[in-house]
Amino acid sequence: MPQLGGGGGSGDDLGATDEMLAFKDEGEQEEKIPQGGFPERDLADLKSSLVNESEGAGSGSGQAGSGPGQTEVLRRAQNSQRLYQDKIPDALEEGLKAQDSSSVGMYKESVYSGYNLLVHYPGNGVSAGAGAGAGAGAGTGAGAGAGTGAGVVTGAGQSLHAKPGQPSHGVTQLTPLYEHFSSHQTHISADINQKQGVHRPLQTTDISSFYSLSPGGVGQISHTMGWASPPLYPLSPSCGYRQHFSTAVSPGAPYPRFTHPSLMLSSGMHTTGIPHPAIVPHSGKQELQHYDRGLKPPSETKQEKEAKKPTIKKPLNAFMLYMKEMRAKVIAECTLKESAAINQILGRRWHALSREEQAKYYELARKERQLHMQLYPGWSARDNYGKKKRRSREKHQESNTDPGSPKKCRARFGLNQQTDWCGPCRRKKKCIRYLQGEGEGRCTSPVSSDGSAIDSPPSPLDSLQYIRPAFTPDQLTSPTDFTHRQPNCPFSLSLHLKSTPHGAGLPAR
DNA sequence: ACCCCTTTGAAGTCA
DNA sequence: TGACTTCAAAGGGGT
Repeated sequence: MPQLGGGGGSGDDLGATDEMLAFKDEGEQEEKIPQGGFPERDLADLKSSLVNESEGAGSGSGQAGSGPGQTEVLRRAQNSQRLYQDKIPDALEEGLKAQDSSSVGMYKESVYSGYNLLVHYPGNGVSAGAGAGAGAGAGTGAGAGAGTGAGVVTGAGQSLHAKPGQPSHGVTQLTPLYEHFSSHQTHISADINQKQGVHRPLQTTDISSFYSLSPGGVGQISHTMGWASPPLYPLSPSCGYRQHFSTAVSPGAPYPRFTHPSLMLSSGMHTTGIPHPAIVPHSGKQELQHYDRGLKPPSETKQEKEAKKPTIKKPLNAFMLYMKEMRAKVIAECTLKESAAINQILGRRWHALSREEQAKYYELARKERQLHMQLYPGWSARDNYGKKKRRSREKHQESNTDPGSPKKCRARFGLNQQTDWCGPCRRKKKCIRYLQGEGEGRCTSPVSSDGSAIDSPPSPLDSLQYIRPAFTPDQLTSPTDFTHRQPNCPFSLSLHLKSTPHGAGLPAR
């Protein structure tokens, strides 16, 4: 996979090391091969081909709902860029209109509703316009404020939020970074697309040149930028981009539409003063109160200040983008509510996607990472280490001392830590029997419960039992059990079963 | 209020 | 360099 920056060591495997093995049974392979037309092969090679194919020949995945291929997408993207540039003189006026309309219709249900942007849809080739800043598109280093507030409506102006009838894998929802800034860096998108996935440092027109990253430049960034206007500011208590910005500041709130950027810095803003979806303050509520009362925060220690620095979130990876888009669909079609269960379904769906479909998300993720890199040159994922509370050390200690840990289990039975799993439960994570307190409370044998060899495919019932732990194997005597319990859910786990026709329970593709 | 669960992928640390 | 860890999102559920 031609990930930017060389990618991490684990990026060459479509399955995570912790992946539940039940999801790699034969049924899945049988399902995949005829669809994608590719056998299991070197995964790194496979991933490498993902982007290449997506960027090269127009794939037009041929799947229902996948829409035009990448070539069409590129063409539309270039068209919209041209159109966008042509529109710059009219940008201000049109931007205001677009902004208004977009805030009403296009974004009100989107998780990224606060971002009025020019968006390219890799899946359906639609470019939707809105009131986005235009400076970056102008390709001038000082353009950050110049053309702001300019909205350029291109393409079909398709609604951004997913609709029931929308193509399944059309990447129809906005992505936090790419979509947020795409209008400011159309040239970047074009650059990416034209380079066949080869990352090349952006030249004189990189985004950092549009947004002065020096603190002194904050005040120079025009507050007329449409996407930086107060309704877009994440001033709600959580102050994250998960919030609908339109609800963050009430009409009667004591904030002018264009608040001084310095007031925004600690609430979801980049150091440039630009609000950004990846920036989440630690205590938005508190900061909001400060703003509310017009008070200066009490003197703080350096540590406190450090702790209150807004958190710049990691850019979303391909799967996370996919989850964001598909979660609502799964929730709507199933009666499931638990995110963990939904994520399991989404994980399976992800593996069931064709390479072309996955490529869309890999490409989006790549752009997000690149944009993130441009916006926060000094940022490192390490910055957020430890911010998800303790856990890590405790888990680490546990894994070293807990005999029920899969690591220990595998070591005890001389199993391969990467390819073997933990005995009866076949998990690479903690032994589920241990969790359930069975027997000694840990795996006692590397042999599966039905006596089959340790490296045999996991039994479907194990999967079902795991997915729906409330059901005992006795209750789940049929692979259709799950489906019966979830009559509207097309994501039947019966896919785990060899005896089940491929794709049974899945929506038509 | 906080953490866990669960998924995959990217990027970090460590030996 | 490989193995391992952490964190991205989500929200119900448990403590």
